[in-house]
Amino acid sequence: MFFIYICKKKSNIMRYKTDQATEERIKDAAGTLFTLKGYSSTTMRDIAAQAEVNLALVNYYFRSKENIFKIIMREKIQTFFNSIFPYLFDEQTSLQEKFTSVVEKYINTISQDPNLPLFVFGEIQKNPEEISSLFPMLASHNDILRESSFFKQLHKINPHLNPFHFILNFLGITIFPFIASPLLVNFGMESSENMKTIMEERKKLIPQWMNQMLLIE
Amino acid sequence: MFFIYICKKKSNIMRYKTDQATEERIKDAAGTLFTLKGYSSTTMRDIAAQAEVNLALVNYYFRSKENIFKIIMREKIQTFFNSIFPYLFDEQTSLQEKFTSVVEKYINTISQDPNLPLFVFGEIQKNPEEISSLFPMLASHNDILRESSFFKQLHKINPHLNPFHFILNFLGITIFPFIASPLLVNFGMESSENMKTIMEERKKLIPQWMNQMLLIE
DNA sequence: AAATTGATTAAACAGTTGTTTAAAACAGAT
DNA sequence: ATCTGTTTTAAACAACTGTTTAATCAATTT
Repeated sequence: MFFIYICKKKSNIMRYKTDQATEERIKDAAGTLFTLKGYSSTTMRDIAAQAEVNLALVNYYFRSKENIFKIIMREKIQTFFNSIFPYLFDEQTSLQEKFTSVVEKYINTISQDPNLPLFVFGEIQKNPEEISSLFPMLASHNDILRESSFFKQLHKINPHLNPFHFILNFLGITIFPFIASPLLVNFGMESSENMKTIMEERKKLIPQWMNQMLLIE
Repeated sequence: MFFIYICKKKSNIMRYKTDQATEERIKDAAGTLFTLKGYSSTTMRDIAAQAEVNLALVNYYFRSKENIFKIIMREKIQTFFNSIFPYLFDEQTSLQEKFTSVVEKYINTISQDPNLPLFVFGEIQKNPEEISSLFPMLASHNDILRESSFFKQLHKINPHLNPFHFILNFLGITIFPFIASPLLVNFGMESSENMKTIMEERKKLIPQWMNQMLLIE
């Protein structure tokens, strides 16, 4: 009986044309606006307008603003970390290979959503405890990063220096350009077209720079 | 007559006890809240409460929310750029000296207001054209950075590579740690106390890393 | 054809927002 | 003491916020 009810419900979901988009359109709209303007600057009416649906539908599909934000936040953070985590923990690859593959992957991922870093770090700052709840495995006492292959390899190559330094360097020279790009355009760098070629060049350069930096001390 | 009026007014401003603080307290409160939570998440009532003044006084002294934000934004951006610009344009100093003094200055400045970078870059992203109006000398066609001593020195040492790369690297490894610090705490780095010692170490390390990076190609 | 069910709509809701108002409190000058 | 100009206050405002409601629409099932 219960199973039948489930089936019926499922088939009901399918049977209406329902554009099939509606829910997805709302999520896309919300994602775009949240990453662009942040949580508070984005209103439910903004989202509805951007998705070209009635205001009430946003609540109909996602219950509340906080809820739709959490869903999107979770996805964004997931893509942000998933695009590099597997590489960092791979015990089979050398430090070299990690640099090149992570840089390649990261620049590709963020290029498709350039506002992602600023959004992620901004929201983490505004709500530091939330990320712990979204990623319980990252809880501070677990210090998962410290046990990664990446971390150990860094430590082995340069035992005198805290590996966090190199992680900061690596993320800094990789991610920061995206964060600073609107500023650099004002500083004489032309168009986002140019930014793209710069980031392509950096794919090859960053691993080399990282190697050079590892030589210190 | 007019002059007398001015004097009278001026003396009137002085003669009341007026706490002398009130206006400053409001500005401080607004600055704290804006950098912490951003423009939209900060309400006029928040500011009044934080400054411990009546709500209407915020409008009395600063006319509007947008206005008080502009004033604070202008000051923040000014401290953000003023703390390094003079060094970059100094024709007397070597590249070495520039690295060390800018890193020292920058880390000191930002340490006193760790949320500054995220705030500045976040607001620039949300309102890219405003920074041009706040800093007309930075208009893209002027490309002031390109004519800096820093830029020329970078170009001289490594003519094959766009100096923007090194500027991105330099700012990245210097500023990014502040942006990422709330995240790193979640990743096993302990307390802001630890973050401080890390940044102290970086004062000496960053110039060395920069030198190493300049060797590529 | 009638009933069912999910999708969509316009309208309203209570609470919050930035801002204004008009009166009061205050400190010094007359 | 009265007057003058500044600062502070409580209350109100209109607009906007997230959310809910009840009605309507449209497609499928009975």
